[in-house]
Amino acid sequence: MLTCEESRILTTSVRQRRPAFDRENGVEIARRLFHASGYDAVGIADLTQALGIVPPSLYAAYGSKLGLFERVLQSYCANNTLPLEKHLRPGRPPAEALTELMVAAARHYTRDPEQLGCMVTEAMQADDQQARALAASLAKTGSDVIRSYVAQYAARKDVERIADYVLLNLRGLSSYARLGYTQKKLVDCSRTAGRALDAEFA
Amino acid sequence: MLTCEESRILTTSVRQRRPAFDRENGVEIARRLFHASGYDAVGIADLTQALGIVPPSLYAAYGSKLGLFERVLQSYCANNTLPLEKHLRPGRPPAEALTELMVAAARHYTRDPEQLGCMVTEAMQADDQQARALAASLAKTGSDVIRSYVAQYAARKDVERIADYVLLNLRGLSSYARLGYTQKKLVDCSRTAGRALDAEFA
DNA sequence: AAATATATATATCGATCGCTACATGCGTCG
DNA sequence: CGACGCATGTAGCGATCGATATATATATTT
Repeated sequence: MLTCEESRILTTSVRQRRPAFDRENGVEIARRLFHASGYDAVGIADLTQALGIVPPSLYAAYGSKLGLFERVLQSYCANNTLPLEKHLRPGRPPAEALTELMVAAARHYTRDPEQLGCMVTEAMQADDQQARALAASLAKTGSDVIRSYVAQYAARKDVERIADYVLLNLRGLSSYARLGYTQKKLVDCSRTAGRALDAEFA
Repeated sequence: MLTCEESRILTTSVRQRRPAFDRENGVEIARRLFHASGYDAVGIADLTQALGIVPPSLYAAYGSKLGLFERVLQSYCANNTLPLEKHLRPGRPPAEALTELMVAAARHYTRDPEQLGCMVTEAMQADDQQARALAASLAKTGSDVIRSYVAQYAARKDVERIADYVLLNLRGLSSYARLGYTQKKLVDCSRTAGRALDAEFA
């Protein structure tokens, strides 16, 4: 049984005056735009047109272009990043696991011709300084997972170098995916990159 | 002995009314700006301010922002690219030569904190479509040199894959240089990348 | 010296950037 | 009902984008 006060708070906080527009779906649509063209190249006009709203609605919902982009990045990380833990699960040869990770990245980055590469990785090279910072912060999470995985198998002095090598190749895969390289070429590159890991962990 | 007409053509084509401003030096200054910030992020105002001129002078001298950028890229390729032929000279183990090339790239890309990475490679990711096309055209020259070098040592079916792998790592080196990675880290990455080539050419 | 040609400087152009003040429509509440 | 609150639509903000029309200054040619 709710008190009168509790009931009032509940209804007012849950209630939606008007459906407005679907903000979650808006983030999804914006994600496609940002992924396809990058942060700088997508303007407010592009976003509002795609969302079927006018600028004030966008700013009321997300605060700013950067605010929307932050939500987009979070949504992307929650749903679209590589399942790092899946590929890097313990108990298998690390060179094999890391190679499989790079191959999976090659496939993932070329899955959809309009969503090429890794949005986080690419956003780290945006012209806008704040967008770069957002992306870098999110990218660090992934880098740390890879680094600490490598640390379980490699000598302390080699950890940083090997992790950097894998990350650099992932960066290259994302770039080349955006340049239009075929999935086959990128998978081949990933396998070739893996041969260095075979040598490292031999 | 020149005819009157020949003499006239000669003098009119050679003559310089006023020194105007030093266009070659202007290209040099613009090169630094474009290399530091990328094509999209450098505006006409930045350029004219750095050159100490006003917009009409810039347009009279170079035609357009893109025209100036084209001159900049050509100057860059003529003076600042890696000496591919030097590192890829014949008669040495190809894995060694290609590794040395990547190490040299790592050094070159981090030589000057304000000129990080490879300007051509980075320009291929510009938002402006025409700037991308210019850069891609120039980049192809370099790619072809590496590909045909690899073709001298690898089996036909492996050439494309190995060349792509090297190019992808060069792309990663340029990106990571721009992200602020230290020279040491990038050199380490290059050496690590070379281990895959050791295996390939073994 | 007069005429011509060139390069400069002044002062914008129209378009687009991210963003917002303001009025209106709509729904909820006293 | 009438007052209030919120999200919308209209219209436009100041700033910057790449690029220019126009006029002036300078230097060469006749």
